[in-house]
Amino acid sequence: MPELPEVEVTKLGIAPYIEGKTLTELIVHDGRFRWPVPSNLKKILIDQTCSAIHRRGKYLLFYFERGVMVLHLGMTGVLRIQKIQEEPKKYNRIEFHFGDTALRFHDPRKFGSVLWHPIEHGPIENFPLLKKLGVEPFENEFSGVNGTKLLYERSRGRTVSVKQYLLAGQVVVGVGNIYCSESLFEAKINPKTPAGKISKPRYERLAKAVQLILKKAIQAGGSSLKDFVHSDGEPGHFMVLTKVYDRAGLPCKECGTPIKQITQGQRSTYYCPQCQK
DNA sequence: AGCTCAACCTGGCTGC
DNA sequence: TGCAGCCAGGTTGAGC
Repeated sequence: MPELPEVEVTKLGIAPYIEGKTLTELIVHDGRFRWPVPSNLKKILIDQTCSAIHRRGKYLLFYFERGVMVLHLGMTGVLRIQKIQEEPKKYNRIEFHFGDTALRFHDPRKFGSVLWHPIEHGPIENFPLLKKLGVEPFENEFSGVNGTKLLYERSRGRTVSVKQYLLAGQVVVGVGNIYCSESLFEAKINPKTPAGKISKPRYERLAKAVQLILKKAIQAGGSSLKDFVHSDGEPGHFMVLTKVYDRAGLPCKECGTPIKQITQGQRSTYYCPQCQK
């Protein structure tokens, strides 16, 4: 579920409830995530005030006085704002109380993570997991000609498919498996094409497509924001209407050709063999 | 350095 | 109805 748009929408949804608030209690129901939740996290965070929540790629960064809590939603993670009186549900792995407001991290598959970066370790950019990330799709480094240049130059000599190249997030972050297929369809590029063989004009189309697809998804998520953060049932689906993703065998919405599904780098890719050359 | 692949974990769906 | 097998939004780390 969480690609960049979902993480961004989550950030926008929870920030008003958390920013400027002081953590009063932290309960770890099950801290066996991708990496174990630091055993002393409660001790570290209690009585600290969260000044801001930022997003870097698919990571959420909670800024506290003495450091930054780094949270990743993994495949199935969802954050919800609830009253502390509400009963925590199954798979609520960890909850942060800010007065009578609870921020609950729900994550069935435990691929998420919650880590701590103490201020003594320097700027958050030094955090190992963030260090190798590509640029933000909406920041200056990727806008205008910059995005095209980056995608083109960094791909020279690369033999991996453009699908895997984009998905890896080493050039631009935030494009997950769904929006990767969607962006390549938007740019009319065949996902199997080796990244190093794609011309500059085509990378220009791709850079624009990535921004468009992600922006649209954020807008779609934004509309269901309220439901999302207040829900204590299943999270609202942001899934925007996809043109190709999860549409194997169905007619392409532009030309009617059946959409193909293939596997690349252990992940499914969907594309239109007619529209994407 | 870049490529491929196993691994982390749980639930839901498909097909026998 | 039951159960085995496969698939799922992400990412690291090992081995070549």
